[in-house]
This record gives sequence, C-alpha cells and structure tokens, in this order.
Amino acid sequence: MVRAVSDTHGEILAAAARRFAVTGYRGTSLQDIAREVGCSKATVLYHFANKEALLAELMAPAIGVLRDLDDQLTGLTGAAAQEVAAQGFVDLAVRFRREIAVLRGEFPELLCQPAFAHIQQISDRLRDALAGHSDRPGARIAALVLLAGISEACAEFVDIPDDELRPALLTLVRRAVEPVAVPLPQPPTTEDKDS
Amino acid sequence: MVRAVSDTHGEILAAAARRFAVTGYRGTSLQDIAREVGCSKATVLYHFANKEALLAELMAPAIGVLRDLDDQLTGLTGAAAQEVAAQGFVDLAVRFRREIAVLRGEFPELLCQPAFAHIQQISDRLRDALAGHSDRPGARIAALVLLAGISEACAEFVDIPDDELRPALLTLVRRAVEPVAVPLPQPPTTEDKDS
DNA sequence: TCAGGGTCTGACCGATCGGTCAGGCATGCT
DNA sequence: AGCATGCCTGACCGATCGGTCAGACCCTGA
Repeated sequence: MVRAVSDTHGEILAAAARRFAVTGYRGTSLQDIAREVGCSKATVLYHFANKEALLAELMAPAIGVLRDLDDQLTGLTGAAAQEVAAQGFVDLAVRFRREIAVLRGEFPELLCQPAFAHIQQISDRLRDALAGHSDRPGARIAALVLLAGISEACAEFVDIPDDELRPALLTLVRRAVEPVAVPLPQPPTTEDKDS
Repeated sequence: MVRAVSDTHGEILAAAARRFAVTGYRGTSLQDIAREVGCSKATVLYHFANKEALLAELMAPAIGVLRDLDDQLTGLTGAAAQEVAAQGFVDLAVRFRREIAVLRGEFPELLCQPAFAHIQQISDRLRDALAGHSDRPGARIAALVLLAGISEACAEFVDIPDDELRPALLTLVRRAVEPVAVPLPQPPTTEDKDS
C-alpha cells in the first residue's frame, strides 16, 4: 500500500528544485536539501539512490517535453522548422523555468551524466531548426543567442506570469531570427496548439 | 629586479583562465590549475593570496572595460543609449569571451564576492540602456535575453574569429531590440552619436 | 664565502562533500 | 503477542576541498 500520510519523497524533490534553482546543482549539498525539508541527509539518500538520481527525477518532465519537441521537428525545414522550434522552445522554457535554472552554467558537466545522454544532440537539432537549417554564420549565431538567452531570462524572470512572458519571448524570437528563403507564413487569428 | 626567467605567475593565470572556462570557477580546484601548470598547489597559493584573488586578477581587465562602458552610458537615453549599449556590450563580449565563460552560471554566488561589488548594478544599467530605458515588459525581456544570450554564445563560439562574430551579433541586436519612440537613426557612413 | 631573499614544495590541517550502515521506531498482518 | 516491513536517523567513512607552514633550493650581492 502507498501510505502518503507524509509525502517525504515529494517534499525532498520540491526542496531540491528550490535550492538547485538558487545555488545550482553542484552548489547545493544534500545537507542543504535535508535542512530545507527538515529531515536528515540519510533520509534524502533513503528516498533517492544518490544525488544524481535526485536531479534526474527532477528534470524528467522537462526532458520528456524536449524529446517531444525534437520529434515534432523531424522532417520540417526552413520557416516551418523555425516557427515550430520557436513556439516549442519558448513554451518549454516558460513552463520549466525552474528546471532550466538548475542547469545554469553546469550544462557541460551535467550533460556527461547518463541521465542526460542525448540532450546535447537534441539541443543541437533544436538550434539548427531555429536557424532554418541554414549554415550561414549569422543564422547560427542568432539561434544560439536566442536559445541561450531565453533559457537564462526565464530562469531570472520568476515574477512574470507565464501568459505575459510567453508572447513577449515569441515576438522577440520572430523579430530576431534571421529569415530564410521561404517566407514565414502569417500566423492566423486562431491560436490552436497541436500536441 | 623582476626576474621573469619563468613567468609562473602568468602561467598560473593562463591555466586558470583555461580551466575556469571549461569547468567553471567552483568546478575547478587549485589542484587542477597546479596540475595544468606543472607545479604544486602551494605554488599557486604562493603567487595568489587565495582562489578568489586569482579570479579577481583574471577578471580585472574585463571589469575595467565594463566600467568604461557604464560611464559612456550615463546621460544617454532612448535609441542613442540602445546603440551605445549594443555596440559596447557586443565588443566587450567578443573580446572577453573567455572571461565571460568563467562566470557561466555562477554569477549569483560570484557577485557576492567583494571583487565584483558593483557588477550587478552596472549590468542592470546596461540592460536598462539596451531596453531604451523603457519599462515595457517586452523591451526589458528582449534586453535581458540578448545580454544573456550573447554572453553564452560568445563563450561557446571560441572558433569564430572576432571580426566575423562581432558584426553578426551587432546585426542581431539591432534587429531584435524593441524600438523605442524616438526612431533609431539609420546608421550613416559617419559614426557619430546624436542624442 | 656566506648571508639573505625570492621561489617552490611536501606534509599537514579543519571543513565539507557524497555516500554507507546498523539500528530505532511505528504500524499492520498473522 | 510476535513478526515483518517501511521510514527515518546518528554515527561514521574515504575523498577532496581551500589554505597553512616549515623548510629546501636556488641565485645574487656584499
């Protein structure tokens, strides 16, 4: 039976998310998390095999959405790829700001962990799509600046509601992305979202 | 007499810059730096009072240029401030990519150190200038995304020569920045600044 | 020749890290 | 009552961190 009288597992997860977002993964010790929960460090390691497993469970939802976006991107080219990448990433970044903040600056080392095996390749494809699959330096640079900047900005703008942040970022991306040969189709009035 | 037969001081500084840029400040131990130089950890601490002093000396030139940019910005408003901020920061980011990479993700903690006392305020003013001193959320978000994105991009694009990276970034910023009421004057052949 | 200062090092320190382990405690089932 | 199980803990471990210190090794000037 699952006796959820006190969801210590979830409390640890929430505390870790809060601490990681402020002081980073490496900068947060298991002691810190335990102190915030109000339990012992051994309890944290009772619910999670190790620190890395804690991080992996924390990031799992965001990684799943990123994988879905990657799937949507396969086969798309040019302006269509740009638009899907823009909408998908902005939405992902806004929804998972805290998770993204966790990775702040520790991407290179963290990506070496098996839990994040293919994230680098996925983000490379995402960047490529946002550049309209163009190999012009201007397009590639713009795509990287936007992806990195949005990640950082979302981590910082914790006080801005999603509904305000998302359209502002999307407008910025559409304005900043280097246009490709195929013109970007005018977005219709309806704002239907496909899964 | 300064006997520079073997400039260990400089070698340590260079090695620290290399390691910090890859594994970050906190992720690099004094042992790592000493190993790269080929000396003992005690030697590193003979030339530098502590790890923080090593970082401070490493970042001093970049901080100096940032301060100069901050001075240039005082008094400017609107499109003029945007243009000076754009040019100044792009140039700074391109020149000091490695130094900027050091700070990757460790900004919040590092800024607490006395060596970086006023960096936060300066970067806030820089962001404000790039937003054309507008308080509209779109302008503020765009400014933050661009500053953060450029920092991150410069740290990653180590293989692109300065002369190629700088104009690409500047073009992107001019395209992406939210225009303010006073229209940005078309950049003429001469490059003087008007209010 | 020798004193002295600049340079460098191995050994060591306390603190903290992630992680292990045996056992205490409460509860539910038989 | 007795036992098993889930949850939790203090004590402890080896490794590594930043930093200290006494002393060895030059080189130079007197």
